[in-house]
Amino acid sequence: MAKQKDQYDSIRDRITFRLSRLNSRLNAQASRILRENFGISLTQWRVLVMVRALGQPTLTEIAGEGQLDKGQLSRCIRSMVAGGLVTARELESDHRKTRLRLTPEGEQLHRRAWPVMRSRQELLMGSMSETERQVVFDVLDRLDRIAETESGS
Amino acid sequence: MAKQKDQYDSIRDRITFRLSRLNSRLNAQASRILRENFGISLTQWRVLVMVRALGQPTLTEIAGEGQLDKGQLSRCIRSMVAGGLVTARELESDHRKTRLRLTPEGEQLHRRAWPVMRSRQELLMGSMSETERQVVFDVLDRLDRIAETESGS
DNA sequence: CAAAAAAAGTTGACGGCTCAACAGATCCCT
DNA sequence: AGGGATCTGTTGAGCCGTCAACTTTTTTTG
Repeated sequence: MAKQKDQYDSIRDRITFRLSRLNSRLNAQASRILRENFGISLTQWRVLVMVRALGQPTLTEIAGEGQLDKGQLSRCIRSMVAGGLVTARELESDHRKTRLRLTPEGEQLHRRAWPVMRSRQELLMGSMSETERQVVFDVLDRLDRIAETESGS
Repeated sequence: MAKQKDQYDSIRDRITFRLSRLNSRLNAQASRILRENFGISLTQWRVLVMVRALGQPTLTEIAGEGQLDKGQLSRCIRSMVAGGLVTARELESDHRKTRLRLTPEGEQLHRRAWPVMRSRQELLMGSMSETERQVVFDVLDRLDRIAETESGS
């Protein structure tokens, strides 16, 4: 008879577990940096960057670019308008849509926070060689495709 | 002067964004499989596996092995006791501690779900070669170490 | 031995994420 | 033109993960 232990390769060695742990640590780190230095959440930062880069986008455009939930986004944007980081202006041509723009305060916050977040990205990316980077992104793509599969098992 | 667009490498190319998206997809997939086929949550499944593998562990032992929050774990275990999957018995030698054991129902659920979850793991791991696997785990380790850094920027 | 420190587990609070239902505006098609 | 389908953004509910405060019990230490 097989011993029970044979069936258990430690949960710590599982790729899903590793990804989950790494992800939560990276999130916690980024959130801490943004909260302590700039007083915003990670989601707010992501939205700030996208609003600036996309040039007066609508909520749906941001949701598409960042793959964020529309509900979450709606609430996040409301808090950013309240905080004076962005303005929302309803379109003349389509009264369903609202274009978002950074306020001068939003621009300034971006200018201050960008170098910090940028250097963190570079610190992370700098930990791998070019070939490693390709392998990792390649594998992440493949896992993504499996994760999208309906059956999954 | 530099153009603004130069500062934006799409958020979709960021390693943190990729990890976050992949992680949520994998979680969603595993959760769906477990919920639809076996009626338990992902956390419950992880705890089930660990209780079985560790052999009558305490809550803190599980928290250490799985890096789970004690609060979350406490509630999860309560639901599993209520669902008849595990039993909790207070230790004679130390009245703070509680040893957990699978019930026969818990054992049976494990027997049914294990092959399904196992084959999903193998599907995921099978998408990479041995050398790719080593590179990926290596890089994840390095990123983990950076994420643990206090400064992080 | 007694006070302080530490450990185990519980609970409450909070924010993030996801799903689903919804109202209003616009588009499409006959 | 008008009725149905589609699209935009909002809201509410529920789950999960994180953090901090707290109780009880045990250990440490002066």
